Amino acid sequence: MSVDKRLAEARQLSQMLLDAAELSKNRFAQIAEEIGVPVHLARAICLLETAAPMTELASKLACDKSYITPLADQMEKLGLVDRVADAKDRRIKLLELTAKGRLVRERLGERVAQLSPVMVSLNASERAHLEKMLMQILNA
Amino acid sequence: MSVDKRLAEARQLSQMLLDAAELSKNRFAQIAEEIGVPVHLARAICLLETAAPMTELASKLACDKSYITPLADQMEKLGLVDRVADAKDRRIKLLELTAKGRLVRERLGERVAQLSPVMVSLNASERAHLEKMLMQILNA
DNA sequence: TATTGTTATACTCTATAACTATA
DNA sequence: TATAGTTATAGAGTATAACAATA
Repeated sequence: MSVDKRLAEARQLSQMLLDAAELSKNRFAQIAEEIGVPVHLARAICLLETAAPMTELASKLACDKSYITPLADQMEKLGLVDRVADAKDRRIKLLELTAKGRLVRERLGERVAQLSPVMVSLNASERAHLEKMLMQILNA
Repeated sequence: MSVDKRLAEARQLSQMLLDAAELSKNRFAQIAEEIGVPVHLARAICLLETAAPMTELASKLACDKSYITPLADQMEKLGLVDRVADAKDRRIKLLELTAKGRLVRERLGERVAQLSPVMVSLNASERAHLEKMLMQILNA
């Protein structure tokens, strides 16, 4: 295949990948708004299935720990999480969802399962295919 | 399928989509750096196959026109584009790649064709599959 | 000495609004 | 009156560096 054709295909496919990812993000933002939670808090809440140190959350969100402090402040203010002292290491504060936080997390989960573009647009076997190919891309 | 399972699958697949898109972006950034062009300029240069009004570039980059002015300034300073007066409408400035700009664009193209994750990881039929599924997602 | 979380600050990216020159 | 591009300014999102408490 010519360089030009390969380039055109690489461009198009990469752009579609970017667009699909953005669609997915936008859908999540819509869901968060529908539920009434700022989207950056919603992402964090999804990751707090079990209580976790703030540093661990920073690592999962791929951000600096200094970003977690105000984020935790906001979640606390909204009554979504508590800062809980760790039993063994007194430096550590665990972020633990409150009852309200768990409820929000559950609702987010339900709506994501219903509305996520990959779930809406693809059947089970197509999803399996997609997963396989994304895996190949990510492991290259 | 249970809500929990659907949620887990939606999460995983969406995350993989996001990760693959990010990998693609990072690869492009690497290529731009290798060639010695700031990545935001590289994106613009790729879109300037033919000379285009600044507003048109803004539309393609999905940004405000006020963002294009400093971007064009930088490209001009590096000798990659010229601001050319439009023959018919004197309000319009066309951004046109210089010889140097065209060379940079060509090099970017070659490297993208070689290194883009979708090209590296998938063969032609897999890419066709991926394209079909991304299309379904984007048209939902 | 290294690590957790906090604070103050600064930086990057991008948009908004007001402006000018044309149309 | 509307549009192309420019300018000044402001905001969102995030990081860096220094710090206190604890390990």
